Amino acid sequence: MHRIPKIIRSLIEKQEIKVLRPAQSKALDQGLLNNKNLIVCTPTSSGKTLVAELAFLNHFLNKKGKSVYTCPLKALATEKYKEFKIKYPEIKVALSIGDPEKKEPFLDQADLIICSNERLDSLIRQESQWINDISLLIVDEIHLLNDVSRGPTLEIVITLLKRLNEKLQILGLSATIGNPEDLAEWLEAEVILDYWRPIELYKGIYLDNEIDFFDKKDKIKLEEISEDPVINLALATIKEGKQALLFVNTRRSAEAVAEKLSHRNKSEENTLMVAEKIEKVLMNPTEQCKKIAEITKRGIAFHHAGLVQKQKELIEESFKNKEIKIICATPTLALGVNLPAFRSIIRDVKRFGSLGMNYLPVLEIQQMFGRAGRPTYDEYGEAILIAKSQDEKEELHERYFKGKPENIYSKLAVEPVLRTYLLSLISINFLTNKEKIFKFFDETFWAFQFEDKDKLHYIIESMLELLENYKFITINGEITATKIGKRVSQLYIDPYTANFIIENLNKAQKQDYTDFSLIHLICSTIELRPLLSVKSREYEDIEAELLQYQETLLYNDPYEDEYLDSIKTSLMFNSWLNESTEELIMKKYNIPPGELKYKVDKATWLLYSLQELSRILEYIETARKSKSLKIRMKHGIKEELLILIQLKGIGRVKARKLFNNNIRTLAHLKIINLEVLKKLIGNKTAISIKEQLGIKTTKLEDF
DNA sequence: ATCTTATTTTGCTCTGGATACTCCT
DNA sequence: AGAGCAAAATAAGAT
Repeated sequence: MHRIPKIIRSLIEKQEIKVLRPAQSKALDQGLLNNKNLIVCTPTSSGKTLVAELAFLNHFLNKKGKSVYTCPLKALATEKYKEFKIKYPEIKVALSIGDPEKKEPFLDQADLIICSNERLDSLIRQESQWINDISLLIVDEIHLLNDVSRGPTLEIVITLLKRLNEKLQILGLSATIGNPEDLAEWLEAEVILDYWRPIELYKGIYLDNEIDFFDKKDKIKLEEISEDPVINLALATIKEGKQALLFVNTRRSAEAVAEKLSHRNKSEENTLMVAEKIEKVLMNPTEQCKKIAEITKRGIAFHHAGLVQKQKELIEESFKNKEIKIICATPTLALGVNLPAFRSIIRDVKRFGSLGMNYLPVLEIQQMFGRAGRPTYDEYGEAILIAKSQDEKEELHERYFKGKPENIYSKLAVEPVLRTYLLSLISINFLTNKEKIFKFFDETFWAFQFEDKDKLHYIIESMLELLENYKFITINGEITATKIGKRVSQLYIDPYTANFIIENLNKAQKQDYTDFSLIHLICSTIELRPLLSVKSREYEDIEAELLQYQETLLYNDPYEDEYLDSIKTSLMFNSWLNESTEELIMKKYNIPPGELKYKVDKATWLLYSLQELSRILEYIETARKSKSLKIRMKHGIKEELLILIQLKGIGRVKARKLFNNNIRTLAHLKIINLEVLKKLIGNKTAISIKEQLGIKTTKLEDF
């Protein structure tokens, strides 16, 4: 403790930190407070956060400049934001994630900015002035560099900020990976490796009603209540009065196991409240909502991306309160917010990918292991794999207990990302000629790892050519972005998609098209994938429906593999736009609530892009249509409700109710009797609406 | 022997997650 | 590849 400067110590005093954890101590040794770049590779909850805190406190107190804390998940960013804001009221903390409601406009005045990686990238693209004031960059989960779809963003952001600011200190926080030295060398950083955990973790393998901990701990014999090992393990855990997270590899499995388990769990649970809340998250509870609620009542839950955010939060909270005993989850829970359990049970170690079933990387399994052990509650945690045979047991032991985590490799050379970032860097006038471009990319992790710069330069050349063909940039000695190129970059869509959209918008000026044509257009972009898949027995229905639209489609390629899928997805959106109930859509198109929200979100964004691109191309009518569609998509309404939807507190349901009661204009709303309005849409909303329209209301309760 | 119900077999389907925008008519 | 589901086939039980 004494090694921390007094001025910083005074700020962290409240946390009652007595001793420094190994990683923290090592970080100080390696110059954490002396502007040294560091890569901290340690298990979860080993004190990485405090290392970050010390770093930004140091920058804050010594007025070095702004600190940025970037991480891969909005939920994570929000969690950290709340945490730091409470812990350090003297610091101006700001949260910037791509959520319009949570927008923090005063980033230039903040001392510490917490954001998602992509948001940081976007902020750079918006050419925010304060970017140059950043003196500390903390990158949480920096091993994400390895990710095909999201790694390159991070790589560019790091490379760029490093270039923009000579004195920038970089602190990378990582799970244990195979090649931290690589990463460190690239960033001119020191590696801090440590395996200390605040709580002991025993790793075992379950086979034939017995958990083997390989001499680290006595074997545990379980009585056979069920022939299904997972059920057996879970029930045993509940019997001991403990909790477990149970990882499987598909949503369907998560739900199936949870349901099976709920029938076997005899214990009484006080989860009625949560169950009800979970069920009522949506205005019209769906089958899935009812199912999860029913299961929750019996102290079990499932957790995957098909649930809406609110439901996930409720489940997590209830698990923390020890009401829910077992959560059956897809790998969502391995990453993300802090949710430890006594046991972490991993049923599936393989996952379906492009090459069939593949073993999960050691890195991911370790993340799941890391969820076991609740620091203040348990004395130790247990991570358990399930084997079906002696052979498999040995295989698992070899692979996941003895095996080292994989190396991480740059995925930058994937073309779609390369063209996106090339355009982005040109747009902000950071790279203005080929030499500069080459020089910049020579400093990336990709160039560092592969050293084959010629290959990289070759790919870049061809990408530049492509962007020039698209008319997003002009090359004549100097390379600059065109007006439309610049907007494409800010809209955050792939230049390929942008070009595809533009080509079809051009077409639209010469032929008839409908709203459905525009919907189908966005369903044909890569951004909206994966599409809904057409099942064999739906085949005929979809084809029949297609007939009615085919003539007016802008983009029509019946021979493409996913053609019918794109039609089905368009039909789903169409049904949403025509105010089908969520329940009906979910049933008809076999899509869970969380997924629907996610898809609608993406479609809204693409429609906005459509609107913007039409505007720049001066296709006034198309721009107008896109805008109207965008708003309709956001709320799931027909055109006639566009006026009513402007009001806060009015969604698709209430707007429809008003409309059907012949209240269709704001003027009408203004003069209508308050009591009548209250009956229609509820007390609070009615008052709020009157106020929004500038009419004072007097609440009876006030007297 | 015939019908009803329970259990097993067979065939077919489907497969994780999640970030980026929205200020100007 | 393999879990999950539903339809089909078979077995068991009732009258």
